[in-house]
Amino acid sequence: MPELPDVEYFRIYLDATSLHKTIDTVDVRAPRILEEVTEAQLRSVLAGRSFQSTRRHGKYVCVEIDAGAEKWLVMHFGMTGRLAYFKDIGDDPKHGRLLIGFENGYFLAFVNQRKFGHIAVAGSPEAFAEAKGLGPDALSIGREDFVARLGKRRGSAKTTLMNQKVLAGIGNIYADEILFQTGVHPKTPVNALDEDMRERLHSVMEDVLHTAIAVMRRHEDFPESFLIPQRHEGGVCPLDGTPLETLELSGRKAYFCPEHQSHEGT
DNA sequence: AGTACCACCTGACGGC
DNA sequence: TGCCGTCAGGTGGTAC
Repeated sequence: MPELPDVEYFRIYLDATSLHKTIDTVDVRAPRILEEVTEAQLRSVLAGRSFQSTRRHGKYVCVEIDAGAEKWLVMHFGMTGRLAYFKDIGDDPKHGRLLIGFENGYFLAFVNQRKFGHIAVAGSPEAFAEAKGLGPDALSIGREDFVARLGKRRGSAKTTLMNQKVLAGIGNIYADEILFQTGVHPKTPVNALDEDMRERLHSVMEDVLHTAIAVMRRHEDFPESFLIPQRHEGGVCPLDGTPLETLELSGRKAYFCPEHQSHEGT
């Protein structure tokens, strides 16, 4: 699930549930999700502290632990995941991999069925993004920077949009949506797109991400003009009902409209 | 630089 | 009902 809009929703959810509450307990149920931090270290970083604020960079949620302490909890959800805030420990969600207990008796769970997610501790969101080599966040990057970062890349439009080192936050679903709305075929090499088309990609990307955040990732709530509700076997182009086609790019499935997404991207 | 392929995990779903 | 292959919105490493 989690691409930028989903992760933004998790961030807002954490803000609404878990700020400014003293942390009592830290229960790591799947140690393999911890990245370069031990369970004991995580516990000592969190116990007795409280979450102060949140940030998001691409698909990562960063949570500030105490003000000005230069300690941030960083979460990535992999392909499956969410946060769950609940009161009774008997109601703990299935696949809760990290449970943080607060003094008010409530818990925040990092839910991650496939364990592809990660939990890390960093000095700051910027330091973490730098260490990971992440590009700028897809919702923060300006038009000129976006156009410049696409540069003269020869890779396909889709894999480039999904490359977290180019820009952070776009995954398989939203890459398909952005390319559909700009009329660009997923395999079009980036260096075949003229400047106008790159600028359009940027503005469509912003619109798509903002819309997705607004509908809180419920596919059925997307506008009918979007590809996403049709992104399944038998789906058709929302413009004129042309059956969608699929292709594989590095093992990821791309859905696209053969009528409205030309190779040239013009 | 770009792409393909595998690995990491778990569960849902369709076919037989 | 049960088994099996396939697929799922991510990322990192390797090999070419």
